[in-house]
Amino acid sequence: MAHKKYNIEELAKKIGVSKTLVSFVLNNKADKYGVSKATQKRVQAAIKKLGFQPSSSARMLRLKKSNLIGLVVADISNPFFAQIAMQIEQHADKAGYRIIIANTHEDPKKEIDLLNALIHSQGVDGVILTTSLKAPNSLKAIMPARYPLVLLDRKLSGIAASSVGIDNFEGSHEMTKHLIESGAKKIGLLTISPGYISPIKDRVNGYKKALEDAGIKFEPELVQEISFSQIEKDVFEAVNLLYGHKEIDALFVLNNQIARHCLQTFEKMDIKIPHDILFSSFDDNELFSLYSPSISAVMQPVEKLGERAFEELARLIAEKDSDKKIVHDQVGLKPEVIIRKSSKR
Amino acid sequence: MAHKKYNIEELAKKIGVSKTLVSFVLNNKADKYGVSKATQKRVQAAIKKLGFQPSSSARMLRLKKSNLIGLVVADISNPFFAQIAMQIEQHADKAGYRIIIANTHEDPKKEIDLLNALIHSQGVDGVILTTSLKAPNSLKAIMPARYPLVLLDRKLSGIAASSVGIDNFEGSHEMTKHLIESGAKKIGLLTISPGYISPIKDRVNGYKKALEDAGIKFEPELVQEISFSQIEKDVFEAVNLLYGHKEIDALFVLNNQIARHCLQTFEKMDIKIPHDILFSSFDDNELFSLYSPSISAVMQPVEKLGERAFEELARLIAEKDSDKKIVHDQVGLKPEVIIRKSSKR
DNA sequence: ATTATTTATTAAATCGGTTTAGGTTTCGAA
DNA sequence: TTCGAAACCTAAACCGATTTAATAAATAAT
Repeated sequence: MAHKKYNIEELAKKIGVSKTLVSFVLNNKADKYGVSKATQKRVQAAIKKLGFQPSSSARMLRLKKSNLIGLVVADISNPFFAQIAMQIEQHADKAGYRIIIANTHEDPKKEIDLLNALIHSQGVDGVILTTSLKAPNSLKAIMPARYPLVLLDRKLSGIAASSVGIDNFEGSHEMTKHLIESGAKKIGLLTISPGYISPIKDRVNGYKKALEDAGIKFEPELVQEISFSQIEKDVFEAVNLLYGHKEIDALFVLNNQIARHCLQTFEKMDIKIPHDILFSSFDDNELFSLYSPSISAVMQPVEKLGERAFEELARLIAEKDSDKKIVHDQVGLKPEVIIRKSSKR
Repeated sequence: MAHKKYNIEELAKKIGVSKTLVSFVLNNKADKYGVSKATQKRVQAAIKKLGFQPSSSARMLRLKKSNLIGLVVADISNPFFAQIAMQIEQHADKAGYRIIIANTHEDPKKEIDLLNALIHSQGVDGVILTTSLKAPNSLKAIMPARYPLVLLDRKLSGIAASSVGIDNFEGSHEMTKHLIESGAKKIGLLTISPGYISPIKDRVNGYKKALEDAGIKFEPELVQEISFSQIEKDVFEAVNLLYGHKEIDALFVLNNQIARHCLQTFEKMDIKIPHDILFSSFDDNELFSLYSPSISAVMQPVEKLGERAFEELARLIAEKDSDKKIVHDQVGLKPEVIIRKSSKR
């Protein structure tokens, strides 16, 4: 049966000591304040026996420390974020932190409102954020000085924050290079709007650079921007245009979801497009490996991304209350370019 | 630039009223306590201008209400849970709640520890739980009376809680029936351990019932249990056994992950198994539709699951402090059985 | 024997809100 | 005028922890 819920005062009375003393024991300060070993034992025993759990709201209020971390992403149902979330939670749990999640749905206003509430009302000790902002102004307006912030996946310049992500330029550059080396001359590119977020910009630049390296002229019409809100329609139109009219011989799409819709479009159009062109995607999917022709992909190291993001945030939190100068790291992990050869080619 | 962070007292002083009055305005009790319209306006203006955010820890402490909900699942990176989490967050956000996520990794001890901390220390107002427990004892030991608890996906008898999930028996029964009607005589079944969780039991029972209905004798050797910890190895062995030795003509697997590993095993074995048997899975995947031969699946209505789970929890929270007798609903939504015919058959 | 010091413990202030009980003003009625 | 009732506002208690400052008892020093 469930215990009655004691607070520290009742607990202390039960043992016959002051709540101060219980608090000392609870926070491993018993020795520091010279509590006798015998009393410590007595208190420990009672805490254990009655299953006493100190109220975190009371501690938060007093200590101005919540042991809560905000994880603010566009959409937690996206497997990329879900996997990272799981890693972050795992590491945070070990360090005694809990995670509050929030979805922005790529809405900048919602993002700011959420951050404002998390930071100033909930009092989370730090935030890991995948921003959908274009400019840092509104963020800066709500960020306290020295506030621990880690930008995940997407960078934002002009704000005091660490960032953890992959080298998107590099990944895109390598993949494009691979396509070229495989014989592609006209490579279609499907990007996502908003196009201002840093990974997309970097990926587009990697693509351009690879073309340039190979002496292939960049053709703007081969780049099509897909809008999140009408992904299905946009992909259908873009695929038709690129394959039907522009006669591309390779297609590189800049994210998971677009890749999926492309495959579905191929299926729907019932044409053997995938057998005729090289198809590659940013973000891998376990099921990609089973396709024929196989799909090459730039894979992000999600475990490491989550781990590094938490580590970095934990460091910023620890340094916040010291008088050290805060150093913000920009972590760029290496993506893995997975080349899959179709057995049917 | 960031504002100085005011508390209610400083805010009140700035305006020239008492903090009581600010609190009244803040909580829409100004009229109730007869605060003049003029003063209300003045206070509202100051709150807005200075961007005042009341400390949630202070409110929590005083009100014993956190506006926090615990979402405790086995693994948030599992797309099934991630999608539900996103739905829950969306509805919770509208209602002014935040979500704390925690992963149990199917570990019953971890589950109890987490729940204990969330309920008694963090003070979450309610919990949505996917339990990995076999028996309710340890849960009952930590649950306060009338505590708002919603069991998601997996039921647990003997505990005062609502549950939200699908009718697993029905889904499994229908899918098995479909396989039989498509001509299958020997249907292999891959289940997951631990096999005591309710959806798995129900699905196995649905399978058995469909066989019985069709007058097919149930053969225990056709049912293989896959262990989470060695999923790859187990699936490989099971597929070899069932297809190689038992000569099954259809395979029904009871979850997403197992389905994926099956497909990978088929690929690895480089045999055309999928073309020769009927393959079906519990839980759908967008990419399944693109396979040939196509994969049939029992799809769970994740949006509705998330919505109903939150609704139900919100109801329990609201009724907790009333003197109503608490009624626990057992919600069983209808799964959708998606039959895909392979064009190659 | 008395004072100084150490050892062990606790009362009370504090964090920032909400709420209760009470205190002023103002105004109309007696 | 003077009393009573609205109308409007506020002091102070409270929630449950942590921490500072103080006290009491035991021991050591003079």
